Amino acid sequence: MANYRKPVANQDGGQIKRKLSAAERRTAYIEGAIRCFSEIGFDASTREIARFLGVTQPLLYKYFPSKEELINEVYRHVYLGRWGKNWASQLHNRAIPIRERLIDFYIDYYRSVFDRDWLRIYLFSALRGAKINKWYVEMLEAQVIRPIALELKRELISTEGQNASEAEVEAVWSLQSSVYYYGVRSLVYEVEPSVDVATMIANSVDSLMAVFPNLSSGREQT
Amino acid sequence: MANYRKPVANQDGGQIKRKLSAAERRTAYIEGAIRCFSEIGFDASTREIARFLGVTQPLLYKYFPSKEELINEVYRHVYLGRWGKNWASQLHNRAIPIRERLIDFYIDYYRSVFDRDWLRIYLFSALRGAKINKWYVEMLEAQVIRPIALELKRELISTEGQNASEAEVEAVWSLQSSVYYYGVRSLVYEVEPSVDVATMIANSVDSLMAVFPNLSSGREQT
DNA sequence: TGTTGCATTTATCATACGATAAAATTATGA
DNA sequence: TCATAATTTTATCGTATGATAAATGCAACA
Repeated sequence: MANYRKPVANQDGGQIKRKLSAAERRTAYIEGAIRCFSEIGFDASTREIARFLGVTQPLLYKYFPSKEELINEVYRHVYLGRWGKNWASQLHNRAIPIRERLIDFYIDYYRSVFDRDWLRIYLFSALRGAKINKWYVEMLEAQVIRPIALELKRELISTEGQNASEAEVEAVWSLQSSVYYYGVRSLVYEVEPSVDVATMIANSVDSLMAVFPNLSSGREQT
Repeated sequence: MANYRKPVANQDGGQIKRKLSAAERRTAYIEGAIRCFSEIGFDASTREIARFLGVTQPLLYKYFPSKEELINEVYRHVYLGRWGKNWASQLHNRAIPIRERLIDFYIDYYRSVFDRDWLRIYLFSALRGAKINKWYVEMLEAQVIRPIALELKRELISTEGQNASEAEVEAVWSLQSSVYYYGVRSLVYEVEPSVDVATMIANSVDSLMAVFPNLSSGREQT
């Protein structure tokens, strides 16, 4: 960044360079805010955020009209910025056996999404009652949980074109829970689990696949 | 409470009555604080708590030396107040099959511990970095998770007197995760799962029992 | 070089917070 | 009934917060 070569064309290049730089600075402010909010919560003062960024507090108000808007930008970065674009196709790729597919996906998911900052922001926003949190859980069910349930049903029970029962969906939620809570214990509570994440995921997938065929028979919903 | 009969003995009875009443008031303050902290977080102001209790703010300082001490009392009430004293013996009662024992225990555990206030206080205190939270997770592992792993090992693999492997312990954590995250989704995120809690617990227990025998062979730890 | 427009800081405001002291109220016991 | 102690309220302090306006710094351009 130190020896970034200035564009030769002054008029357009200069203006674009300046504008981009301003946008990048704004992004840097958001990312600094993420780290502050992650540590302290959304009650982190604007002065603390500014001090962390090495600027003065009123400057933030030139980039964000209010603290609440800064928080909304943080939401967008955290929730939208880490979603894998090829997860959907990855989950449906029947060239790979379902067990391997699930293990690969959850290892990828865990590495992409879960870290201390993300989980803490996720928890803080949930406790603040942010609508985006409920939205995220619903998206997770629609984009990940239910597709997995369908793929399992097709591979293990070979009933094409049928919907997954609610008990089957809930069983996939159990897998999701295992991965999620493993992350929370390790990254938020800081009680290091004694089994590595890949082993935990493989065992949880096996556990799900072992119980899954028993869930299709019987009642749809109570 | 309106027609509570005063004790006849004035000297002792009167004093005891007054002391008890003061202690009860203090307890009522703690419980009101729990409801405030649960909604707002530990940044709920002492003025808000006092308003919720129908008293003035400085009065709280006659019962608690500081806000931090009030928070500590809240911790004690929340974390220690709901622990079932007979859970340990319940989990070891071999007169009942292990599957039924686990289902009964987790239904009992869910009903006793999980509600909106408890879970939110739990999450808020975890994010504040309260040591009591780490302590709770460690106690859970020692009092619940590891005993369950041992009972499962003895019943499913019939190897008496042997310790549970870390993979086995982690598998029980997966069961715990399913129950926990079910509660969080339902009570904190307010995304109602479509399967009732008893069914979810039964399926999760079956899932654990199905995978458990595969975990004993092989490596102890990686 | 001087001027124009943007970026940043200094100074400030109204409000809310945790906490304390003093006054006022209420209950207790002779 | 009255004095004494316990309980609750009013008044207040110093500090921290979100937000705004005015002043300063600074790079680009002629």
